[in-house]
Amino acid sequence: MLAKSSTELVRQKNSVLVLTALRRHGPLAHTELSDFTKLSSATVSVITTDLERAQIIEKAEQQAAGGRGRPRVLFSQRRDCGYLIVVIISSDAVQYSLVDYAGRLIDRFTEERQQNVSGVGSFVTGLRDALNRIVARSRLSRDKVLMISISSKGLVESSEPVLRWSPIFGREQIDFAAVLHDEWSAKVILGNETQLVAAAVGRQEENKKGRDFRALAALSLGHSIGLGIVRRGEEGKHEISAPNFGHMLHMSGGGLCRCGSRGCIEAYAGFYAILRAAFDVPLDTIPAKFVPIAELDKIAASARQGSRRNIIAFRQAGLALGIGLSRVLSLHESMPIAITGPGTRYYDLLLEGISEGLAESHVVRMEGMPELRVMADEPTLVFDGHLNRALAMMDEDIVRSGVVAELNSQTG
Amino acid sequence: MLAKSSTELVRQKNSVLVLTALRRHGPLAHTELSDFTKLSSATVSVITTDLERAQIIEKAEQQAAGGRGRPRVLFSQRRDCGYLIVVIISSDAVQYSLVDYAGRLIDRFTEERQQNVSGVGSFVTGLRDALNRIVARSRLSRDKVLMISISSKGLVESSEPVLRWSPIFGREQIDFAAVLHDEWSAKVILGNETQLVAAAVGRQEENKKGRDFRALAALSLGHSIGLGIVRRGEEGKHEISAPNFGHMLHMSGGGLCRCGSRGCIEAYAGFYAILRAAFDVPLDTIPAKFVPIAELDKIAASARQGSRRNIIAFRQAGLALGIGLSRVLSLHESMPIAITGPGTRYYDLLLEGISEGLAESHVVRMEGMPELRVMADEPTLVFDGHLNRALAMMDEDIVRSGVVAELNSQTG
DNA sequence: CTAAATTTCTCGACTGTCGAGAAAAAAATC
DNA sequence: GATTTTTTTCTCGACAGTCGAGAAATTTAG
Repeated sequence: MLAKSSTELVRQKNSVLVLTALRRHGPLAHTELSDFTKLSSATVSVITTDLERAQIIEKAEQQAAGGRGRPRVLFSQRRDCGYLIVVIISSDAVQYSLVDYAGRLIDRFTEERQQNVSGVGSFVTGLRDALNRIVARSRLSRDKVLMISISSKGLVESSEPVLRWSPIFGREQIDFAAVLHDEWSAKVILGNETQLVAAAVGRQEENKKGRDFRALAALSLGHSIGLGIVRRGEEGKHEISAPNFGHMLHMSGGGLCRCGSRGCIEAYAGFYAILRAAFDVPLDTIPAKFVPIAELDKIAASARQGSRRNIIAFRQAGLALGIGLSRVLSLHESMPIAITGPGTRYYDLLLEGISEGLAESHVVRMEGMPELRVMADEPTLVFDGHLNRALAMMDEDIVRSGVVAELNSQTG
Repeated sequence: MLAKSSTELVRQKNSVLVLTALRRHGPLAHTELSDFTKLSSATVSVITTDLERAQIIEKAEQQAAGGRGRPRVLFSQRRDCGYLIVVIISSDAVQYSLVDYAGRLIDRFTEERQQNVSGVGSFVTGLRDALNRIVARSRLSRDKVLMISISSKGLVESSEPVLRWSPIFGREQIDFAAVLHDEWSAKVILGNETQLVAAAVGRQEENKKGRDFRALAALSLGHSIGLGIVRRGEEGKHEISAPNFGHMLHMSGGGLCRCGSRGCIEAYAGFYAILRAAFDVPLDTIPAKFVPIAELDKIAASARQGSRRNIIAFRQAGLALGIGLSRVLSLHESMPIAITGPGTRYYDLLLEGISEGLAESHVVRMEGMPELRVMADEPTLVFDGHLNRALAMMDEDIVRSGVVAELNSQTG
C-alpha cells in the first residue's frame, strides 16, 4: 500500500526543494529561492531560518551591494555540515576524493592497482586504508563523513551497495556496506560508472531543455562497454539505471567474452574484441586481460589508411553496438545517446556500423534515428555524476533525519 | 524542478489513499479504513464525510449486525459517480464494456471486425458508433462517462493515447484523443494489451507477496508477441510499460516480419512464423495475414508425436523468445515471467527452446533462471488490467479535480 | 435494566502554507 | 543632510490539515 502523507512530510519536501535549488543555482537570496521553488516568501523564511538554526545553510558573509534597495543576503550550504568521499574504481587505479557539503573538492589522491594482486581481500584492505588516510590528512572527525559514494564498471545491485560482477573482480562479489559498516557510520552507495555518466549528462540536458527532457542513454566505450539510462520520472525526479548492456547477448553462440559467456556485446565491441578481430584471432581465444591503447591506435591508424581487415574490425564493433542499442530502444522509448570513454577516439570508424545496426530495427524505422552525440572527458562526467547523486541524497537524508525539526522544537 | 508540496496536496493524497483501500478491499468500515491507510480515525472521519458530501462514496444501506458493540457502517463507492468504457481491440473483433465506478460490469457487446475492410477510417466510424450505442442502451448521460480505456496489440505512446503501430492497422497511426474529443469529454487512455496483463498479474502478485514484490514481466504468445513489464516504483506505485518486444531484433538480417523489418522476434515466434518453419517456407515469404489456430494445433500434435521438423519449428520459436527475454533481463533486473495468450497451449513444445535461450546469457548465469509461470485466460487478465488502471486513475482525477474541496468550502 | 464492548464522531492542540503589509536598509533626490 | 524611492526580508493573522483523547452512539451479555 502507498504511504500516507502528513504536514511534516510537506515541510520535508519543501525543505529539500530549497536545498535542491541552492545546489543547482549556487548561493541564492530569499527572493530567488521563492522564485525557483514557487514557495511563498513567508514559507521560504520559515524554512531558511530552520535550516540555518540546524547549521545546514548559512548567510554569506560579504556581498557586493549592487543595485539599490535593501541588499540581498545570499544563503549557501555550510561547507562543514557534512562530507562526502567519492571512490572511483577503474581497472588500473582507484581515485579517492574528499568533498564538502557544498560540493567543493578538498583532497584527492589516486592509488595504482597492481595488475598482479587482484584478490578482493587485498583490494578491501587497500580501500579501508585509503579511506582512513583521506580523513586523517584533512583532520576531520570520521563521523562528519556522511556518505561514501563508490563507482565501478560492472553489474551493481540497484537497492544495496553490492557489486555483483565486475571486469576487475569477476564473480567475486563485494558488499561495500558490510565491508565498511564497522569503521564508518556513513551511508555507502554504489553506482555503475556509466550510470553516473548518464546522471551527469542528464542533468546538463535538463538544464538545457527543461521540461522537454524525457530520457537519455550514455554509452561508454573502452576495454568494456557500459550503458547508463536516465529518465525523468513523474514529479521531475531523475531515475537512473545501469543495464547490463556490455554482457547482453549480441549473437547466439558467438565470440568468447571475458565474463565467460559467449556472444556478449563486449566480445564484439570491447577493445580486446577489436584487437581480436583485427588480428584474425579465433573468436574463442581467451581475451587479453588488458590492451594498451597505443595498440588500438595503431589498428585505427591503419584502418584509416584503408586496411580492409581493420576497417571491418571496427565496423563489426559498431554493428554490435548499433544492434544492441536498437534493442535498448525497442525496450524503452527512443532517446538520444551520449557516447563517452576512450573508445570515442575511434568514433569515425565505428559510426558506420552503429548506424547500420540501429537502422535495422523496427523502432528506428518508426521513430527515426536517435541523436548520437560524442562527449569526451568521461572522468569529469563520472565525478559530476557522483556529486549530483550523492549530494542530492545527502540533502534528503539530512532533512529526513529530523535534525531540523528537533532543533526547532527545542528552541520553540 | 520538482513541484512544491502543500497541505492541500496532503489531503488529496490521503483521500486517494482511502479510495484505493476501498478499491482493493471492497466495502470497508471506518475502523478498517484507518487500519489500511494508517491514518488516524479522526482524519478518516473528515475525509469520508467530505467524499460522501461530494457524492463519491456512500454508506451501505444494510449490513448484518454481527458481533456486539456499535455496528460498523461500511463505505463503498457510489456506483453512479462515474462510468468507464473499456474498448478491447483484437484482430478479429472489438469488445465494448460499460463499467460503473465500483467496477461492476453493466453492459457488454462485441463487434466482429470484417477481415477485408481494414481501413482506419471505417474502424474509427465503427468505434464512434459503438460508443454511442453503449451509452444509449444504458440510458446514461454521456458526460457521466469519465474515462474511455482502450487497448490494442502494438506500439503505444506512453504519454498520449496514440497508437503508433499495430499488427492490425500497420503504420496508420490513430490518435484516439483527437478522434474522440469532439463527442466525448471523457479522458481517453490507451494501453498495450500485454501491458495491461502485466498490470493485472502485478496486482495479484503484490496481494500475495506484499512489499516483497519488485517486478514482473508478462509475455503474450499468439499471432503476435507482446511483452508488458510492471515494477514497484518508490512509494509503492506500480509503473507499467510496454516494450516493443515482438519487434525487437532477434537476428540480424533474419526472417521477414509482418512489420516489414527483418529478424524481429515475432518473425520467429509468432504463429505465422511457426507455420512458416513447419512447412519449410522460405524466410522471406510474406507472412500469412491470419493463421487459424486449428492449423497450429495440427502442427503441434504431429510435433508431439515426434515429427522432427515440427519439433524444430517450436524449438526455434522458443529460442527466439528465450534469447529475447534474456536481453530484457539484461536491461532490467531479473524478474519472474508470466506467460499468457493462445500460444500457451504449446508451452510444452516451446519450453526447451525458451530455457536454452535464457541460459545463454550472462544475467541468467549470474542470477539464475527466472521463474516462468503459465497463466491461461488472457482476456480476463486484460480486462482486469483495464479496470485496475482506469479506476485507479479515475480516483486520482476525481480527487484532483477539486469537487471535494469545493463542496466543502461551500457548506463550510 | 445495567454493564461491557465496539465503533463512530468531535474537540482542542499542533504544524504547515499563504497573502499582505510592516520593517529594514541602501540608493536617489531635493 | 533630510526625505523619498526602491528592493528585500521579516512578521502576523487566516486558513487548512493531521492527530490523540475522549465523548457519544449503539448493540450484546448478563
